[in-house]
Amino acid sequence: MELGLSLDGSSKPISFLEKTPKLSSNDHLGFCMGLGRSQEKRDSLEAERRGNGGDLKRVFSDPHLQLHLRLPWLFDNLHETGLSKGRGRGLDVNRLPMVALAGEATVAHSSPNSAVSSFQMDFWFRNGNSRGKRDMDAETERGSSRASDDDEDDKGSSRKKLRLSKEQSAFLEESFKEHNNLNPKQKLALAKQLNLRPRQVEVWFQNRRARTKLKQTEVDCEYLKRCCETLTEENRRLHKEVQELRALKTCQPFYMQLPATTLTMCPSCERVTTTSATDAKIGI
DNA sequence: CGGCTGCCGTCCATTACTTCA
DNA sequence: AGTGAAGTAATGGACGGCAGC
Repeated sequence: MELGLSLDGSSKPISFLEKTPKLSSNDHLGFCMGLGRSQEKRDSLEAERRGNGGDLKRVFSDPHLQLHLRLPWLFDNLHETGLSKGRGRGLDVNRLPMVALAGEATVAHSSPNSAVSSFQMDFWFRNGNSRGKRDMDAETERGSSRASDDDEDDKGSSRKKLRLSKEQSAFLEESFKEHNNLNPKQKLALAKQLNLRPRQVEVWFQNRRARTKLKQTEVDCEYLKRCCETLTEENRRLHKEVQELRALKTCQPFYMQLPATTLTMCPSCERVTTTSATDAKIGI
């Protein structure tokens, strides 16, 4: 499966989308996306999208805003089902578009695999990793339960912990490398791309920040520990030196061994300088 | 202008669940 | 098969910033 999204290349790209994520070494799988609009342009685009009832075809036909997807059936359905219609129609942004699509997609496609499951199976299976099947099984269940989850948001039931697929995690990781905080638009975009709820993306970033912080704390702790050890060693060395000097002083009076030294302070710069007797003799 | 209130986003501690050894 | 540890998704509460009144 190849999913390529190219959205203009102008002024202020959203870098986390701009950067092609390395989801997998497998060629079958790949997102190629770039959002290059300025914030204002994106805002107006979003407004336009909402305003015209979310006509995806119109938006995507913008010469500067192109989405190349090898999922014609998917976007046909998106368009036909009016999924992209905005809040005016009461679309819950926390609801997965794909899930909303699922019911109708099964009508459109007689295959038992709805648009959702087909999309997701491709998404997991092509990576060929050992977790593929397990991921799919879990995800199939997730997909089927998600609709109800999203409808009622786990109302009454115990929370379900959903494991993100490798690809989803990798993509989120790539995004996190770009910025560890998301604005609402980025969150929505990511959620859409990864077929997750915005809340899940949000939570993932929260937890990721927490993990980063924890790791950084561990690193800092380790560094401070090393500093402490170094200073302790230095302290020990200096103590030893002082002891040796004291011992030397008691055996042989200091003034017999060393030239007389005076400390003087410069009144202007307040620097302390040492002047030994020998220096004085030679006129330094 | 300052105070109050509601909304929203983030952080943090914690829980609940999954995976693995 | 059972179990504990580790990892992590999800939750709930606290808090701060901001806009509207």
